Amino acid sequence: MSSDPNRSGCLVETVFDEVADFDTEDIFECGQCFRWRRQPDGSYSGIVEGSFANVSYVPDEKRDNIGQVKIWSNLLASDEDRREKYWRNYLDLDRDYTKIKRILSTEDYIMTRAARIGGGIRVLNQNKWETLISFIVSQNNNIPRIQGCIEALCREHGRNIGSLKGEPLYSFPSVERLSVLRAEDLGSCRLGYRAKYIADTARAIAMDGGKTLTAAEQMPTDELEEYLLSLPGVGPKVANCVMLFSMKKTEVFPIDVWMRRVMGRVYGMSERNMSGMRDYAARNFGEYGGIAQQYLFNYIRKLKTDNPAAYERLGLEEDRPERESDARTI
DNA sequence: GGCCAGGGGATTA
DNA sequence: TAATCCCATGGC
Repeated sequence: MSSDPNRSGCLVETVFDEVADFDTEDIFECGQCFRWRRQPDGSYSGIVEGSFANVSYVPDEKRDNIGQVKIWSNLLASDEDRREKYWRNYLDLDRDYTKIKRILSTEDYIMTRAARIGGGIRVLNQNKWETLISFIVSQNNNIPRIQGCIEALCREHGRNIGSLKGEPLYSFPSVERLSVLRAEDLGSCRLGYRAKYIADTARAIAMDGGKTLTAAEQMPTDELEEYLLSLPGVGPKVANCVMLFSMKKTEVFPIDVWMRRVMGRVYGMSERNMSGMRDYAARNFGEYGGIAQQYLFNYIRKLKTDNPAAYERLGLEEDRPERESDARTI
């Protein structure tokens, strides 16, 4: 046990050794979560299940792509077994990403590059309710503003769970709380037309008693998707993100503006041909469609900011290696 | 299936 | 100052 006055409450350390394919920036900045913030030391702090947490990664100096994951949190502070199990699942540590990257990169030079650039991405297993509401907020919206809306939701309707460096911390609001609100009550969160979706979806989840969310992992993907699509403000994109980022449905392939650009430029598809993109993903990425999507999403966004010229060349003849196998040395 | 409003704010022209 | 863009959906 250790107590740090700069952090919230009594924090406990959880350590995982020998972790490969792990990078905090790749994980927390790839758009799958909205409440983690980079700290000056490169670690990330956030609120998980109503508890403060800080995650850092210490690379092994002698070995490539191996390191130690360290978590400081007061979540499940008194139960080491459950705590370790929780974080192992949350950070998806039991999945072999080295193997997945190898499978995905075969005969696909863009995926090879993407998996190299975002090699430390792990698909988190987040709280289902929070992920559902967060991705309704995300629709037709940009990441900084999504984060602002979610923080406002937590500030106005979550629980105060202490403070960090003088800043109060808040849990994500419960189903019970949001389900009794009307769209007008969410005005201060600047959700725009999404406020009504959130109030109505919260009511629908409360009516269901959260039963479907609880059973989600055990449900067939099709059946689960059908339920999610029945919720107000949830279309195919939001449903797929919720299934991927909180329900272990790694085969789903969320298609957004950026994915359409990738599929258009690299795989030569019409940017309107959504079903064609889904078919392509199912055929070529199979059970890892969602992980492939994360590599591609991360890659194209990074490329556009870091190397606009390369972004413009993407998919053109001059951009392609002469043989697919050459891609592996890029 | 195509079209377009829904909010709001940041960025670009 | 105006136009455009943003991890879309719902309704027509």
